[in-house]
Amino acid sequence: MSTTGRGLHGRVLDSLGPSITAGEYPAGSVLRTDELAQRFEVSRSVMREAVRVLESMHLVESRRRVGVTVLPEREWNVYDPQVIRWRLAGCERPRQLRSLTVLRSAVEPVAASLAARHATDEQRAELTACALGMVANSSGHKLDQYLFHDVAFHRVILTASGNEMFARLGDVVAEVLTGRTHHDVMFEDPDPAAVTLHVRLAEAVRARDAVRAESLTREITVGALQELDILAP
Amino acid sequence: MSTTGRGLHGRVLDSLGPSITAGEYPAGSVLRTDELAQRFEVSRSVMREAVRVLESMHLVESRRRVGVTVLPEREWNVYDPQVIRWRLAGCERPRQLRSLTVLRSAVEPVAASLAARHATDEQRAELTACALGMVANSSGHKLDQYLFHDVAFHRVILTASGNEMFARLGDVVAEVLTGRTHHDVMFEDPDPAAVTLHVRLAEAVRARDAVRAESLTREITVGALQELDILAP
DNA sequence: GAAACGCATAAGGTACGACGAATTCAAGGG
DNA sequence: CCCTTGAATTCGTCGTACCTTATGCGTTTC
Repeated sequence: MSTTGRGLHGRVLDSLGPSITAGEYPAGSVLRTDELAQRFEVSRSVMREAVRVLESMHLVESRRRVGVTVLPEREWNVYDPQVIRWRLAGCERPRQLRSLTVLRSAVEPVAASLAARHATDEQRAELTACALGMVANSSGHKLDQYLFHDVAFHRVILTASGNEMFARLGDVVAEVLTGRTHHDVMFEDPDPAAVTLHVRLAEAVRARDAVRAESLTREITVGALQELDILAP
Repeated sequence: MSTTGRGLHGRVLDSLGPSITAGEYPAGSVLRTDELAQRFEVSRSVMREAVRVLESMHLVESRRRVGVTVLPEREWNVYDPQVIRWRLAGCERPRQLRSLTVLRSAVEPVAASLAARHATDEQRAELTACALGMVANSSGHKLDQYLFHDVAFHRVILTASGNEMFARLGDVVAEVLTGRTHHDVMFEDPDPAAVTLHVRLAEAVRARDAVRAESLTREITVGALQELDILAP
């Protein structure tokens, strides 16, 4: 599941990255490459490559005569899937989950609207197939199967929107949905109302009804927000 | 402006990154580290660091006995500001601008709604200040001044939403607005209707009217979509 | 005494060379 | 025809040496 094992520098990242995103090193903390190399028992070359990656994520900044400085949270590339995974794995998980769910609630309705207009016939068919899969696994402790189809459903919507930026959020949505099922409050069986909404959404996309697709998706995301107690007073 | 000059590996990236995002090397193309190092006249160490960064952006994949393989566009981290900048600088610019504008149209209304509820008093004040700045420079060939306030305006909205994911899109919006003004079709003076909308939006946020803020922002983003001939039939 | 200058030093930046490891591909044998 | 085996190739890792530069402090100067 994780990106681990892609070489020594990957191992270092899997250890150092989460430490930083977890706030273990406050913004402004200074690390030295040699010290880190020693700590992780790798050569300086490997450590430098790891630092370069962290730098490209704007988690740290490397400066001469100073060292590797941890950047403030506001600078981080919070859209980097790796960063998202690291934050979801740490104590920042609840906040990250909220941020991502709000993002979903903004993006998915528009994506659904676009999907209703631009989806291919195959995509429309796949969408209904996913909805059926959700229905079939909506009762009887088949959460994993349900989750699988749920993730696939939202992935199809985002991809079918025809917008590359939306499509790339498929992994994010997958993480959110997976996280919700496995770690957080998830009742024994999914909410029947949510299942129905997905079925109706698949129908709307099939019927090329953009406004209905958008509206239904909005209902779905509102449900997701409510689960996390993110309300609109 | 660019991230250039931060070492040799940065120079290499500034040259190689845009080449890849421009599609100069089709997906599946294989590059060899040594060859690249020779071409850019840098040591293998530097080249490896550059490749690591490209790898973290999912632009390429490095495998033993094979080389550095260019990944298909669908794998790229299109939310990486660096990647966005590279693509905006290349021939993919129009498509990138459309994708980003659609993203804006999805995110900003929700962000404005949240900003109306969660903004601090300082942020509300700054917002009206930006709107006034836009009005003051809305006529008489003062496009740069107008742009400055426009960017600041949208940045405040995104930041005031309280959502870190939204806040990080400030740079993206800045790029889009700047690009629109400098390179693309931009009439001598900004559309007066758009200016009015910004003023009313600032008022709505000031009045904590979330639904009106969302609605007004939707009008603004619809305008942005229309400018790029992205219609909703 | 304060400000400007300049040097020593500590950290990252770059280069090169050697070896190890893994994967692809082809040759050989069953 | 398939499986095994080995050789070639490319990245992966390491270590060392040297360069570059920014910081911090001591010195000089007004």
